[in-house]
Amino acid sequence: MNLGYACLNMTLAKDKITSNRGMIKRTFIAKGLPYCSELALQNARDLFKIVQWNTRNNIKVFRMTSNMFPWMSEYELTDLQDWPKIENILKAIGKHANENDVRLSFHPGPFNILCSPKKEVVEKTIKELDQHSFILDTMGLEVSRKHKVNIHIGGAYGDKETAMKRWIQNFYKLSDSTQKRLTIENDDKVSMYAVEDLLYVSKKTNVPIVFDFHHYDCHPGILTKEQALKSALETWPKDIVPITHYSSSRKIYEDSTVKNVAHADYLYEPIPFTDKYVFDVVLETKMKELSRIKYLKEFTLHETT
DNA sequence: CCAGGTCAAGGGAGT
DNA sequence: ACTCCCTTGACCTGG
Repeated sequence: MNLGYACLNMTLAKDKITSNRGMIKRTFIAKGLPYCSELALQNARDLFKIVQWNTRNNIKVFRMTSNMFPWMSEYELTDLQDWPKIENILKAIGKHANENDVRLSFHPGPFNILCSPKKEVVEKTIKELDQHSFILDTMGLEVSRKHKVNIHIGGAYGDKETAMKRWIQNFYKLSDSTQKRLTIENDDKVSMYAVEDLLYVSKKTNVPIVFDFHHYDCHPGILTKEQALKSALETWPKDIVPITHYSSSRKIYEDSTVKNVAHADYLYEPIPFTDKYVFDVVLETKMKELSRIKYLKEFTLHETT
């Protein structure tokens, strides 16, 4: 099992090394593409530093932030004036990832709703998802779930089956690369999608399921944890190690006043089933790579390379 | 420099 | 009807 983390490196962020530079709408309107380009260039340079830091620390799985290109649903990346420079950096990051067997992925935000009954929402979602896979393609990363773009179904509207049918229809409108990279994740709300729901979509489209342990605890559905994990893992292609998400409940371990779904700063239980099944893990803890270090100290873990 | 308010989008839950 | 939460904390303003 390879243990990774998401988006932000707390250690490097102290030295202002981050790929999360963004802007609010007002600034986007005022400053437009030139400023997007400037931020994206800095973000790309810093992403390279983060990925290199990860390699030095033997971290092979990393979720990149969608903030890397601010407002990217509003323009083409190739229209940025610094695109040639940015493209070179992305290619260098991809080369580094390939040479070091690093898995880079994305998790676009909750506004990406492929099953929305609203045409504009679906169109915007398609554009944004395709932008994500375009970045991965530019990096030269294998077009497969080795480097995934992960989303939730996005809405239930009180009728999951109809919503899932819409999702499946719209799935085929995505770019070829996005179709080959997309994965779906189980939800943390009882009205939303548990693993057994996602299996329906997965069977129709071959889209694999990312099993989120914390979301399962919030919304288990009808399957036991092992059944849910196992059936999610089985949706992945045989030649790709499945990815899962893991975090501890903030409510149980750190602050009883918050909601169930809140993520804790650190991890408080060993990740289960790692001896029985093969999968990688993206940690979704607030303290990012620091929680990984703490976890490895507290829970003995045999990492595969 | 820092604290506090604010911030893109959709949908669901809580009040 | 309104507010908060979630991908992700970061941006922006005023002191």
